[in-house]
Amino acid sequence: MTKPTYDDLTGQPELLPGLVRARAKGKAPAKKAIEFADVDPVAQVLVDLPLAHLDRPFDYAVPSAMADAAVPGARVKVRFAGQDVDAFVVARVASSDHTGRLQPLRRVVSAEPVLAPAIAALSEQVARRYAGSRADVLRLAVPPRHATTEKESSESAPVRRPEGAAEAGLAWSADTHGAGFVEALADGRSPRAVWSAAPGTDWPTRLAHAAAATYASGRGSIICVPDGKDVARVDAALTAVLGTGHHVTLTADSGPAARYRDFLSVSRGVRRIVVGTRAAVFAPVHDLGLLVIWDDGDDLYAEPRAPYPHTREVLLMRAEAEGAAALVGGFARTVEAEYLLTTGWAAEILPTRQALRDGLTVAVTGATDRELERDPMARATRFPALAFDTIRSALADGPVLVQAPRAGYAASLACERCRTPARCSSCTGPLRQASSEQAVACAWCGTVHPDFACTTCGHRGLRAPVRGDARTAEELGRTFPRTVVRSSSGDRVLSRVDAKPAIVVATPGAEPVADGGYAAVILLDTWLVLARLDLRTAEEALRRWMNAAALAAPGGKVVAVGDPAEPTLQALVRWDPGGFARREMEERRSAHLPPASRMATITGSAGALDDALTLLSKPEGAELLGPIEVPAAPGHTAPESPEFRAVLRVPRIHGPALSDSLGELQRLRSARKLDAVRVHVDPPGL
DNA sequence: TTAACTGGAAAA
DNA sequence: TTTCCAGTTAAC
Repeated sequence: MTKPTYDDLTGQPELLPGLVRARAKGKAPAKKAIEFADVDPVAQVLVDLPLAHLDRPFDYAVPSAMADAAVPGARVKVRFAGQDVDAFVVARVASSDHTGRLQPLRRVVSAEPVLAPAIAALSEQVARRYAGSRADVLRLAVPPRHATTEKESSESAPVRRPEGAAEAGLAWSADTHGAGFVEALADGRSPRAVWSAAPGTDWPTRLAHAAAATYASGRGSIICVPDGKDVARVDAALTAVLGTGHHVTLTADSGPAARYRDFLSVSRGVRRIVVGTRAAVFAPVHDLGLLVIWDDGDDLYAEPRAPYPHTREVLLMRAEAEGAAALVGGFARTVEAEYLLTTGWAAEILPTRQALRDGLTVAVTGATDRELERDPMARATRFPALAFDTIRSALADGPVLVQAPRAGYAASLACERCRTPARCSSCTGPLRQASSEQAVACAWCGTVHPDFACTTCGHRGLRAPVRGDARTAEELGRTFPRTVVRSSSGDRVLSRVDAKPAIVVATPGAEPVADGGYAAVILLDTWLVLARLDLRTAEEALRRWMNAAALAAPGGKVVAVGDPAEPTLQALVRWDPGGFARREMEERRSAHLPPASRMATITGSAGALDDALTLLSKPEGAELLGPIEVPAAPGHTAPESPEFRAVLRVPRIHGPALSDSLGELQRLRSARKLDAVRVHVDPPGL
C-alpha cells in the first residue's frame, strides 16, 4: 500500500477529516500535495495561549517529514486561527474526533521530548486545582529552550555506588521512625511522613541519605528547599554521600543555558536526584521514588505567577499520582503538614526524647505585656541583662547569632517626644534612615527630610522604635568593642561562618550556618514579629525562631527577648512544633479558616468582578465574602481604577468543586471576552 | 489572522 | 424560498 497523500486523505473523513489544501496565494501554482505520516498521523497538541477556554488539546495532521520528530513532549509550531503559536505535542494518535479539517503542523521546533507524560498530567491537575490554565503551569514547569545547549549531548552518569540501607538508617536513627522510613525507601516502598527535626539536626545530610536510600532502590528523588543558600547546602551533602554525577541542582538564578542543560540532564534520565527551589517540584525525574520539601512554611514556596501554585501542594499531588514517597520536613511545623497527620495521609517522624534533651535550652526574658502597658519605655530595653550576659559568656566558646526581625538601620522612625510615626510630607510614606551616615528619607518616594518637624507637636527630634539589623550590629559593635560583628541580610547574605568567636547579626531566613553551631542564639524584638495581623503570624514567628534556634551547637543557649507569657514563645521553650500546630489547626477549624476550609479570591476592576460573580455558579456550601476594595500596596499611590476582591469559602470536602466552578468561570469569561479577573485558590495570608 | 457561521435584507 | 453580504465567532 502506498503512503496516504493529502488528496487521498481529504476523501477519507474517518481517517483525517478534510485536510486543508495548502495553496500558495495568487498566481503561484498550487503546492505539491503534502504526504502525512503513515503511523499515527494525528498529533494532539497544547497551544501556548492565555485564553482559558482554549485550554484543551487540539488535533493537527503530521506531515510525513515530521513523522519521527513530532514525538509526544516535543515543542512544535502550529497555525492557530491564522497565527503561528508555540505548542507541545502531548500524544500521537491514529485518528481525530474533530469534525472539521485538520491543519498540518507547521514545524517541529525540536524533537527533544521536554514535556514528559507525567508532567503533562501533573500540569493538568495543578491547573485544575488552582483554576488556571495548563499553558501557565507549563511555563513554570518547562524551562525555555536553549538551542546550543540542546545540541551538546548530556554526559552519562558515573557508575553508582549503591549505599546500603544500613548507612542511611544510621544517619536517621536519632528520630523515632526515621530509620524505618529510609529502610522503606531503600526497599522500593513509598512511605509518607511529616518530619519535625530536632534542633541542631544536620538536615541536608539527612535528606542526602534519604535520596541515596531511594537511589539504592533504583529510583530518583526531588528535594525542594526555599532558597539558593539551602540548595548549596543540600548539593554539598549529596556530593559527600553519593559523590558527583548523580544529582543536579535546579535554581532560577543559574542563567538560561545552565538551567536548560541541568533540566535536560534530568529529562534525559542522566541525573535522577534533583535539589532545587520551588520550580524543581516539576522536574521530570525518571522513576521518581521520593519527593521532599524542607521548611514548607517558607513563603518562597508560594509561586508569584499565575496560577499561583504552592510547592507543597504540587509535591503532594505528584507523590500521590506517581506513587512516590513524600517527606515534609522542617524544624517548625505548618498547619498544612499537621493536617496530613490528622487525616492519616502521612506518618510522623519525631526526635527521640534523648535527642531533644541533648538539644538546647531556651529562655525568654524581657518585659511582659502588662509591664509594657504600664511603661511603654520598657520596650526600649532591647538587651535585657540575661541576653547581655549570654552573649558575653558565649563569646568565650564561639560565634553568637543575633536575629533582628527587620532589615536596614532605622526601619521606622517616630517623634521623639509624642511618638507619632514620622511620615513623609509629600506622600505620607514612612520615614527611614538607611545608615548612621545617611539622611532621613521617605521609604516610598525617597524624598529626603533633613529638618523633620513632627506634624502633631512640632518637635524636631526622632527616635527609632524599630531598629534594623544594621543599627543592631552598630550597637553591638560599641558594646563588645573587641569582637568581630558580622551582618547577614537582604542581598548580602553569608552562607557560613567559622567557629571563631564573633557576633553575627542576621534577619530571619538569612542566618548563616556556623561550623560546629552557635554558642548562643539571641532572638530580638519578638513582639515585632507577633505584631503583624495575619492568619499566619504566630506560625511564621515560631518558624523563624525555631530555624534560628536550631543553628545553636548541641547544648547551646537560646535567649528570646519578649513576653514570657506569650504562648508562641512558650512553644519555642518547650520545642513543641506539633502541639503548636495542633492548637493552631483547632483555632483555624473553629474560625472556618484553611486547612479545614478552602478559600479562594477573585480580584479585578469593579465591572470585571461584577461580571465574574454573575457568571460564577457557586458550589454547594459556598460563602461569598465581600467584595471589598483592595487597599493600595505600600509605596504605591492609589491606582486610577481601584481593584476589588471577593473571597469564597467552602468546607474542605468541597474544595475540588470550588476549583472547578472557578475554572469554569474563567473559561466562560474568556470565551465571552469579558475583562480579566485574577483567581487565587489558597491565597497566602488572608 | 481568517474561515466559517450568523442573521438580516434583497431578489425572485 | 434563495442568495448575498457584513459582522461575529471560534479557532484542530
